[in-house]
Amino acid sequence: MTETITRRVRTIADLARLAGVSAGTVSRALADKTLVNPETRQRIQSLAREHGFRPNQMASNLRTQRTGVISIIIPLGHDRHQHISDPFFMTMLGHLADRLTESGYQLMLTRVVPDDGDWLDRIVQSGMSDGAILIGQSDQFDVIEHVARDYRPLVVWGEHRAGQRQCSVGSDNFGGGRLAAQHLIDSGRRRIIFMGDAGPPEIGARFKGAQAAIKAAGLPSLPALDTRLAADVMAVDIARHLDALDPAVDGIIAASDMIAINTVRALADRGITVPDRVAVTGYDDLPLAAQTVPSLTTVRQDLASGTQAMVDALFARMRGEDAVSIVLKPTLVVRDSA
Amino acid sequence: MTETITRRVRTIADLARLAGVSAGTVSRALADKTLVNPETRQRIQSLAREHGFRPNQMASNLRTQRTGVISIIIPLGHDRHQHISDPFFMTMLGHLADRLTESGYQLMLTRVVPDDGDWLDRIVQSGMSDGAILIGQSDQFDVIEHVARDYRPLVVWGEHRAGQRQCSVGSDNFGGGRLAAQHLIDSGRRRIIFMGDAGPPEIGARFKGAQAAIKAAGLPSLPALDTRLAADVMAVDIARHLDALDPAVDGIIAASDMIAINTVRALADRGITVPDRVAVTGYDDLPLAAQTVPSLTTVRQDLASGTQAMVDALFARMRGEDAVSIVLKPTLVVRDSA
DNA sequence: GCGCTCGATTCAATCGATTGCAATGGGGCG
DNA sequence: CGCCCCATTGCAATCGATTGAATCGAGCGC
Repeated sequence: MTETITRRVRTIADLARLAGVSAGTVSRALADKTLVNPETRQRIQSLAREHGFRPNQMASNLRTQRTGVISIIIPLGHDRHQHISDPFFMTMLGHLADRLTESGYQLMLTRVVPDDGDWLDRIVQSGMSDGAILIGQSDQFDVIEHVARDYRPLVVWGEHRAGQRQCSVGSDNFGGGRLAAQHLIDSGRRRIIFMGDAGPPEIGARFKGAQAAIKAAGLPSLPALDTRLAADVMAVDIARHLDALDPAVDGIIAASDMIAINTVRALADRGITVPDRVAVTGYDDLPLAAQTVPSLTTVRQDLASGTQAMVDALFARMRGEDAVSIVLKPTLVVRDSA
Repeated sequence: MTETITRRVRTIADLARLAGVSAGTVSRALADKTLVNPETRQRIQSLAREHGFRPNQMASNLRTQRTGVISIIIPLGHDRHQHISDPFFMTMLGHLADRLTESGYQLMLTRVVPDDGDWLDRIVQSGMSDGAILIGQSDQFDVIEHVARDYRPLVVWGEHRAGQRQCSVGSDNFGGGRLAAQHLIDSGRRRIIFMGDAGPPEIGARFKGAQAAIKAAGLPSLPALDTRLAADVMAVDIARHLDALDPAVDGIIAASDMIAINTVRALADRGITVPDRVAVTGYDDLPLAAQTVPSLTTVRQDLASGTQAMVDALFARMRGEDAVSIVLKPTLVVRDSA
């Protein structure tokens, strides 16, 4: 009885033995280097295919000091209950995944609850990826700044601060907040509130922008009502706020589309019609925003071009070039809710 | 001028030199092995902290044959325009990310357009991950089955077929489809259609389940109207179907919540009220389903326990134990849309 | 016929951490 | 005082692919 089932071809050395050449030749053949004779190359390649051989990535990575992997990091600083399934993250992640896989990169997803000043170092220096993209600064601006100093292919989605060292891509949140407020003012709303936690830099800037417009219009000052971000508790927070709401309120600026959707839903539960009694604006313009009833009037951040910009910047930095931060211009998308 | 900035401590050997011990000792000290003297251990650990040293993951992986990474694979077979940002994927991914990171694993996200019978092999055998989870079978059941034969820590979300070798977790789609149909029938609907592409196994089973209930009730047979899955084109497909719709239709079974949401929206655009004129049911019970207006009556797949089951099964298989496939029982969640 | 060139292949070092086994040395015990 | 044991530490092989340098051999020109 012949041993027809050769012990699995696991390493390049196995394949080399089988082909009667050295490991080096096999390596070069599989990499399709012109250095090896075309016939040998073909022979080795088909032999590899035949045995379903794949060179061990880890060994290759170690030797070449390159992984073909980009880390996507979601820092959950200000709200550790925030779920990774937050639609904003997910939309962003979807875009990034599309762009990066097109360029032959894989993505490693990392969700961190920053507890020490060390979390970013740990990821970035582990050597498991060729670069990193942070989705949101959370409350970790300084930590990010510190890591960005030692330079590394690192791009951040978030708010831009003058003089920062980190390469950030984001939209003009102050301007966006003002857009939303101005729209409500222009459509005759007089008692306006802000729904969302103004703590994190991005949301804070939106709040300040809205505040500026309100002040300029001479309206009563803008209260901000905190909500947590996890889907389940957010609804609870919003309900609580609405129950205690001044009945004169006729306009709500939500810090995000998800908050807006939850708010519209909660208003409907209380028999308050949108936009007739109360107008609601969102922020982000997630795909979802157009699909709700009533559809959402919202401030659009162009995530498609935003993610493209992030990826471009990252690749530039990986090549050793420099890339400047980008601030995208938000636009108002008027639909039914305001 | 003294060279205060020591050339960066990059390798274990660098640190060993600094500490005046051998590389082996450093390795053991960092791994907190009791084999090394407690004092030495402490000294080396603080030295490492001080210099921000992290052992190279890749080298460690190569040596230990273990990566601490799980691949999450999204096969885009039947609809290559489907975006990774599909809310269902994203919800599932969010749950998986939470569970896996809790257990100390990272996740590698891979989105494949299966073009040959080789795509899964390539991922699984690259050695970049310790295990893999497929989200959906797409039209690749046979390929998956073939890979699962050579055994490997592999778990699939999807439809269960009798006698399959792959370890799958999913819900009873046939039963779920029947639930939805029965609910419409019970509430007096008589002309019912199915909105969605019945091609992929999971959706196909939902369709067949609905069909069975309709037939048992003696109603006219159930037409299925195809829609593509990418958010933008889906809306177009649905609009087209609705424009050509038999006005007698009073019930729509959507193949997913996203299709349902789009359908409700499109109906609203046409002045058709839900659920008064037409009742619409969804499928999945995404977090979103409760937040739309009208809120969605839908068939709930318990993704929380589903993902938990997948992770448990995967870990069992990684330990070399066996794990059986699981079929979850779907439940009907009645809200406003039907 | 001899040396030389050039294409093809092999050799061996390397990436950086891990780990079985050997070596060292100090203390305890007879 | 000598020997043995055990706690530490060092040594060197190993994981598997890559790549610069060395080698081999055939063909070619003079």
